[in-house]
Amino acid sequence: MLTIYNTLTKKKEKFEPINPPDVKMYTCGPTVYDYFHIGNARSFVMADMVRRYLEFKGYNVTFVMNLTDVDDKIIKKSREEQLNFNEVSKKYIKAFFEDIKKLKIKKADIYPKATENINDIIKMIEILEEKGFAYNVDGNVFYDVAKFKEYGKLSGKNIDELVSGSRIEINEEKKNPLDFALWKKAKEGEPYWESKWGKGRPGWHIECSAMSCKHLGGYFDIHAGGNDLIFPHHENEIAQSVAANDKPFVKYWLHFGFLNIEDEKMSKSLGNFFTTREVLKKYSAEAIRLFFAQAYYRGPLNFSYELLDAAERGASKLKNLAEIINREIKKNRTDGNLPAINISIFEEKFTAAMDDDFNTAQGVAVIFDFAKEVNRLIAENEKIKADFYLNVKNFLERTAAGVLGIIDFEAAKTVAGEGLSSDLIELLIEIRLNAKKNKNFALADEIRNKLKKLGVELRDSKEGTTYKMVK
RNA sequence: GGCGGCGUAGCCAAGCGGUCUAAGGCGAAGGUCUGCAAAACCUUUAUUCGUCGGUUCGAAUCCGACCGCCGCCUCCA
Repeated sequence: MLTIYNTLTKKKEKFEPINPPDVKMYTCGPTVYDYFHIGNARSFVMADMVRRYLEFKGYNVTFVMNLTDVDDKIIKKSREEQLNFNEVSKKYIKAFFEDIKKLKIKKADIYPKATENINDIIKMIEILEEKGFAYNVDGNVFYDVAKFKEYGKLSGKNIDELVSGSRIEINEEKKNPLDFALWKKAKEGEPYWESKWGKGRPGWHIECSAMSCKHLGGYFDIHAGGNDLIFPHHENEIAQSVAANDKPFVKYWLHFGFLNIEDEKMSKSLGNFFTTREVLKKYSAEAIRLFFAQAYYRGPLNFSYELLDAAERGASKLKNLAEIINREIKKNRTDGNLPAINISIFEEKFTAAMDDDFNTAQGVAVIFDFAKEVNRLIAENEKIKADFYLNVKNFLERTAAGVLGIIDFEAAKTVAGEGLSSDLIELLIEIRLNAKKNKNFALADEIRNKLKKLGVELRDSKEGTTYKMVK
């Protein structure tokens, strides 16, 4: 039984989809004004694991992630780069897709963009206005927070206290400092769309309400995002959606903890960030995902290259195993032993861990226990039938690869890269083997060392010599 | 000021009332295998969970106080 910690109720709750086996899930995506940093990546990766696990459980998941492609930061950037705002967003949308692909994040079913849903957004604001939840001040439309009784419920905030202790800028036009913009009047040189309130663009919060409603209906199962979105973004989404649709908005709210640097939140504004791009140049997707998966998604996690080094070493352990499995399956051996391994127990443990509010750290532990057991059996048995490896691979494919994405059997295929041919490598291995037989270890070592420099690592075993490509 | 979170081995990090003399990863030490490497395996590495009290037959887990750290309350994953 899957349980999920729900930010709304501050409790772990039994997961019961509104319309099983369908699960509708929405995650706040990037504002495409720059490359996203590795802290953003944590949210995207963890949302990906949640989604994959729901699919593993047999749910039919519809996963939607929005792209905020018009907003103040994009406009600012476009001025700096002297580009049209949509050239900026286009550039970073492209980069976003490149990066999440490298992170091996499964693509969402739909990536709605704010600029492509302006009509729906306007329609929703009109409804809010008709119902008295919104007011227009000279082309700026605000949400009237005081009209929504449950405002503050998600974030546990009290409206009166918010106002008194707040750092909110006083805006003369707003009735209440907490009121937020639904529609922003266009200033000179800003992008705009026509509306009954004049030329303008949507506020940030309304796009998520309008687009989630459009693609998932007004009430859906899971809404996820970073901790910092709880207030005001998600609070505002609730206010908008519930007021407009007259029904509850989201059943389970999921929030991801921050990635910190030296105990401080990684953020663009603090400048203490690493782009996912640069991290991906040094580390594999599996290592990055393992690093994230080893911690509870909700809590804070410190980032450093030292920690990623450790994760990379851990991931290579799984990668080595994947290589052996691939190789042995290729051999298709029908003689030898079929060592007993109780895969269903590991699967039960894995499922129990993940069922407990996506305890990926525990899930990872199960995978490493499993890998150790498999390695032990490989070491203990002279020859093992291919069936053993097929069973082992099947389990890892569904869990470590399919849910967590911390192992990749495709990438683990030892294929020679640029300027290297596998036939030539095999030839050198053969020559080296002869040298070894003749006790010419100097030559044998020379071949091994020189190949290493070319990125080919040789490994001797009782089964013969194998090679793997290393960075 | 209001609200929320965190403090577990050298490092990261699960566990959240008994199975905990506390997972897993990294690191370290020793060993097996090996011509040497690499990989892999085996053994060791927290009688203790920020501090001090309390509740309980029983606490890392619940309660209180205190210390330290962080986040949200303005854009932010």
